[in-house]
Amino acid sequence: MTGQVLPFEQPDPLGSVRARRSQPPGKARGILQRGEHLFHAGENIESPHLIIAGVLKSYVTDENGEECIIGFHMPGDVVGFEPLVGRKTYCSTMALDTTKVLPLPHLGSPEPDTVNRPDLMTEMYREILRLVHLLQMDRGSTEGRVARFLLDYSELQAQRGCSRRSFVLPMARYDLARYLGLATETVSRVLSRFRDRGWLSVDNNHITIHEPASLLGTAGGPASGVSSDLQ
Amino acid sequence: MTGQVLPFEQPDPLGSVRARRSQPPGKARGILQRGEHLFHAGENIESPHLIIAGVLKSYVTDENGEECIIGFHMPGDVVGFEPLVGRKTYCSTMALDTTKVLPLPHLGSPEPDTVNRPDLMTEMYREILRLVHLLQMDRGSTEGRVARFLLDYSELQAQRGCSRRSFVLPMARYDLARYLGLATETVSRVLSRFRDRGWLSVDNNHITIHEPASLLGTAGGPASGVSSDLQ
DNA sequence: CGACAACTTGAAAAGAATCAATTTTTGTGG
DNA sequence: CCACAAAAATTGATTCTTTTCAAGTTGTCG
Repeated sequence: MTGQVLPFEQPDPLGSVRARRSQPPGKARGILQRGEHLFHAGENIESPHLIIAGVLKSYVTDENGEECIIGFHMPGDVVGFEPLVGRKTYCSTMALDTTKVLPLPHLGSPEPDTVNRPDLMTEMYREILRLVHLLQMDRGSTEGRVARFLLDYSELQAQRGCSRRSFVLPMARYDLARYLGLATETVSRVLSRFRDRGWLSVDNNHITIHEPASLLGTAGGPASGVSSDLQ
Repeated sequence: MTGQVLPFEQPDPLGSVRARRSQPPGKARGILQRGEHLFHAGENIESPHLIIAGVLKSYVTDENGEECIIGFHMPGDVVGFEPLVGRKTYCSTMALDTTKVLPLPHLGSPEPDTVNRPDLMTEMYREILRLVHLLQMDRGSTEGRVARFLLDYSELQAQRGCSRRSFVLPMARYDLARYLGLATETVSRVLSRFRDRGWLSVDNNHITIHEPASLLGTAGGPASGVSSDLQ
């Protein structure tokens, strides 16, 4: 368990960044390149991971081989709760960009490193809220889903001190579609429609919002109690 | 067990719920009648509750006043994790039938009453699995969703020692529709279609499955890793 | 028995997926 | 740095599914 066998699942109980290892693969240092997996579904993972930088997506694969994306994860999020309950992961988690993660100690540590240890139960609860929010989004209209997603993302950016109006989406249209339960063509069309109405500009993955109020109306009002609890 | 603590209406530390004082005596004993709420969204609840008997639904209400049902809860399930993380409930929970619940102690009890205290972290994780399963179901075809629901319910019945082939659905078509993200008419139609193909019989809420294999095919194969983890 | 609610069924309309073709972007090697 | 190939994104036309609207029918409970 605590043996140092596997590269990237290394528990690293103290959370000490063993970054100084000059091993070529960044995986051992908690660095993932775009397209690399942090977890594969069904895997036995060593510990939950806190995301330090970058973005990841979590997904399960349906019977047609299509991804059902259940979440995008940003810095501050925790992924991989399974060690807390003695389970294998139910989903795969892949970096959408160069990403840095930190394995979290999770078994009764005598000296809690409070700074780097978010309350894991609270994190699990946030995961529930996230899923409920997604579920609710899934029930709305197509335009509503896209609008809601953009507004949520915009809000996240703002919370990170970035612009609420102008940002770059880290995921491809395919990912967005798989997250929102739509066809990629539909996502593309809705974005074009929003653009044609003057609500936003689209330059590949760079979005600039011009009329948040219109998006808000389409999304069905301000973020619900569920989503506002997200942060 | 730990009978000292109180039924969730008793406390009312903020005086918010004082209104319904001399209400049904059953509620104070953890008994809910059909249509009664265990929680209301936004409420500060005292403790998680273990369901002893009956069925409940949890839902959030969207901007159109429609329910988005996020779960049906059966005996053995735990609802109301918010006290563990110091939050208010994000959803409402209503009994679909006469239901008995047991408030669970959740703050560091020195002498854990192990028998009646399921591991709450595990319960929260199960909630996550449930939601992911629902999300995945939401992405499938209409017939697939209904078929999957029936098979899941059938399996639950079997686990409780009841017939896997013949059972009574405790929820109305409306609830089913709100759970599956469909119009009630569509649920009705799909059931009729299944009946016409000879896959099952429908007598109001009494379902008898004749061809589980056909339903399985429509549902897109056996329950995924996610759902099979549910129990 | 009667009134109301729940459920079923039908026809029409709306919406998104699919199929198909371009266009744009990205990545690679010369 | 450019050219080319491959991948991603956009757009259009069509088809298919589900919702919506509108009756009916059945069931429940006083």
